[in-house]
Amino acid sequence: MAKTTGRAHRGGHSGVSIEDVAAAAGVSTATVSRAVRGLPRVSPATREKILGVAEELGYVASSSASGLATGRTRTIGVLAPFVSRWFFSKAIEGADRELHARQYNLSLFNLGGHGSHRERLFSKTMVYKQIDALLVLCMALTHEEIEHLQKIDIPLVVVGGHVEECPYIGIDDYAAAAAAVRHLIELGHTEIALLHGDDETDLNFDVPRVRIKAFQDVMAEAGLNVRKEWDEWGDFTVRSGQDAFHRLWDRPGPKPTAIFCASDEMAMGIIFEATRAGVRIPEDLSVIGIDDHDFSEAMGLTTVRQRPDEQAELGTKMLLDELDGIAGAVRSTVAPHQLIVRSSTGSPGRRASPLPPSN
Amino acid sequence: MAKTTGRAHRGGHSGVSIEDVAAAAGVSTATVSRAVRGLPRVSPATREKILGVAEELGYVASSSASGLATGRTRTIGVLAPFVSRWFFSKAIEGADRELHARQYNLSLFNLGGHGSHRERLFSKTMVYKQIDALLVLCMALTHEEIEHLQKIDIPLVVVGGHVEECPYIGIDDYAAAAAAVRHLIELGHTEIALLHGDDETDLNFDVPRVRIKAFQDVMAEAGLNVRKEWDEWGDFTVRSGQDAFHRLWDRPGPKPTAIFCASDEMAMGIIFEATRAGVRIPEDLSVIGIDDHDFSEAMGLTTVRQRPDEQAELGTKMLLDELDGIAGAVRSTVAPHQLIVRSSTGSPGRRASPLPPSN
DNA sequence: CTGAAAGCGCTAACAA
DNA sequence: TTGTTAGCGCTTTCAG
Repeated sequence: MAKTTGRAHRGGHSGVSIEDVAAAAGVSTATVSRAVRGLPRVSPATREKILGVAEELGYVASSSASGLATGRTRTIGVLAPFVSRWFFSKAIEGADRELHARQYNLSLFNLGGHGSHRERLFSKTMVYKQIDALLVLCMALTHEEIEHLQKIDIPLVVVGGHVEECPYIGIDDYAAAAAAVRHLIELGHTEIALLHGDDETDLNFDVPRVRIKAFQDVMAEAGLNVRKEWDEWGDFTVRSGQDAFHRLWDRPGPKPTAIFCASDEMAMGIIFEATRAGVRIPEDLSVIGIDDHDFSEAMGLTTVRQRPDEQAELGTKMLLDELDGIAGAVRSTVAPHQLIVRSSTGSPGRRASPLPPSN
Repeated sequence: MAKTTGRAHRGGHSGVSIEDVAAAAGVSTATVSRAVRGLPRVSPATREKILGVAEELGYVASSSASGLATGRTRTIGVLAPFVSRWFFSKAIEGADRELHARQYNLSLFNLGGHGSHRERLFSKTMVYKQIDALLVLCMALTHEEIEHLQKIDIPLVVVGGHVEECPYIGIDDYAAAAAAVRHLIELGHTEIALLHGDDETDLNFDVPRVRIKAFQDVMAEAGLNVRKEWDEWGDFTVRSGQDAFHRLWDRPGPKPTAIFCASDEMAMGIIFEATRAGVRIPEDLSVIGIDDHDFSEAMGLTTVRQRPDEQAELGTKMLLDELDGIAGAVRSTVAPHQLIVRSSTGSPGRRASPLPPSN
C-alpha cells in the first residue's frame, strides 16, 4: 500500500495502487502509468518488468482517479425508454459489442417506468460528468429534454427515430412502411387496415406519424380507399395488437383482407387473436409488420426487417470515433431495411372458400 | 471557473466545479459539499443560499472526483450472458428500478457473444474498481471466473441460478419443474416428453440439471415410464424448440401426448412447429413451459411463472443495503413461482378422435 | 456551523 | 527513456 496517512479512515477498499507497483518495480509512477497504458517512451525491458509486477500484484487502475485526471470516464451512456422490448434490447446488445471491443463501459439509463412523466426528465445530474458520450435509443423526448441533452455538450446520437436537431441513425421509416403496404397491394389486396403506433403527441417523435403517412400515400397512389374504421392504433406491444384485433372484428361491418402493422409485436397480437377467432392467416387475413422480431420467422410473419443492433453499433462507433478526435464522425445515417416475405401474407383470392383446405 | 493554472491543457470539459459554487456563494468548498449532499452541520440559511447558487450555475458534482475521494463509484455492475433474452432483459429492468430509486448507476457487462469462450473471462480489469457491487445474472461461470469474482471482494449476488459459494436468488427450480410435470400427470398424461436446457458441462450452472432431475423424480413417483427417445434438449430459444419438435416428430415410433419444456421460449417453438405440422394443441399435444414470458399469455401457454425482475430487484436491494452498512443484508433467497394454467395443456382424452371439431 | 488543508490515485507537462 | 511535480474536483478530519 501507499505511504500516506490519510488512507486508513477511508472506506476500506483494498486495492493496489500505482504507487505500489512503482515501488515494487523500482520506477516512478509516471513510468508505470505509461507502461500499463501501452504508451510509447518506455523501454521494452522496463515495460516488461512493470507489466510483470502489475500482473503479480493484481494491479488495476482506478477509473475514478484516471477519470479525474483525464476528464474522461471511458463510459458511454445509453438512454432507453424500455430495456425488455425487442428493439431496445437488441440495440443495447449492438452498442455493447462496439463498446466492449473498444474497452469502454456501458452505463444504462432506463427512463421508462419510473414514476411520472414529469419526474422522468433526466436530471442532468444523472448523466452529467459520468459519461463521455450518449446514445439515445428511439426515445420520445420533450423539448425540454432535448435542450438538456444539447447543453451537456458531449457527443450524442439517437438511434431509431428522428429527434430534431440531433444526428440520428435509423431506417427510412417512410420507405419501409411504403414497401410493406405495396407488398400487400401487389398481392391484390384492396381492403387494407392500418395498425399504427402511438402518436405520443408533443413528444418529439415522429416514427408513428411517418409510417402512417406512408400508408396513406401508397394507398392513395394506388387509388385505394382508406377506411376510417380500419385505422387502429397500439403501443407496439403484442397486447395492443390483440386489443386492436378485437376492436376491428367485434364490430359489425366489412372486414379488411389485410392489415399493415407498424411493428411485428403488434402483428403477432393480431395473429394470435385471429387464430383464436378462427380467422385464418393468410387465407382470410394477411398480416405484415415491421422489424423482423426474433419470433417472426418462427411464426411465419411477413415483415420489413431492420437491425437495431447494427444501428446502435454504428451509432456507438461514431461516438467513439468522435471521442478519438475524428471530428465529424457523428452524422445522421439511413440504415437499411428489407422486405421479408413469409407465410402471413398471401393473395386475398381464396378468401371466400367455404371450407378450409385440410391444413 | 476555478483559478488553477493546470486546467487549460486538459480535455476541454467545461463544467462548474465545487470551487466555483463556493466562490459564488461566499463559503468554503467543504460547506458546499455538505450542503449539496444534504449533510447536517449547515445552517438552513447557508444551505439554501448554496443550493440556489448551485442550481443557477448548473453545478453537478464530478463522479470521478467524489469517487476518488470516497472510494465509492455509486455504480453497480450487472453481469449478463445475454441482454435480449426474456429472463435477462426483465432482470435488468428490475435491477434498474431499485438502482434508479436509490440514485445508483447501472453498468452493464454483457459476457455473451464476445469472441471466444476463453476470452470472455472477465478480466478483473473490467469491473474492478469501477463498481461498488455486482449482480450476476444467471450465468454459467467457470471455476476460474468464480474465483476471480470472489477475489474482487465487493458485495455480490447471483440471480436466477445457483453458483457455488455465492449467495443467490431464484426460484426453487426443482419444485417449479415438479409442479409443471405434476400438472401434466394430473391431466391424465402418461406419455410425457422432456425438452430440457443445455447442460453447459463444466460451467458451474445446474439449473438445467435440477429441472431434469425433478422431471425424472416426479415421473418415477407416478410410476411412469421415461422414454429415452423423448429426452430432448435445447438452448432456451424458440429456434431450439422448433428443432426439438422435428427431432421428436420426424422419426418413426409413438409420440408423446405432452411435453414439458424447461423454458417458455422453447415451448413456443414446439407450439409453432406443431401447429404448422397439423398437430393440435392441446388435443394432440399438451405443452407446458417455465417462465411466463411476455408472449405466453397471448399464446395461451400453460407455464410456471417466475418474475426475474423482482428477483433482480431484490438482489439489488440487498446489495445496496449491504453497501449502506447493513451487514448480512445479502443472503440466498428462494423466489416464488406459480403454476399458470392456460390453453396449451389439456387431457389427452380426445387424442384419437378421427376428425377435429370444427375449430 | 464553518473553514483550512491534506489527501484519494492517476496523468501530463516539463526537466533531466 | 525516465522522474518530478503539479494538479484533476471532491471529501473529511480537525480546528475554530
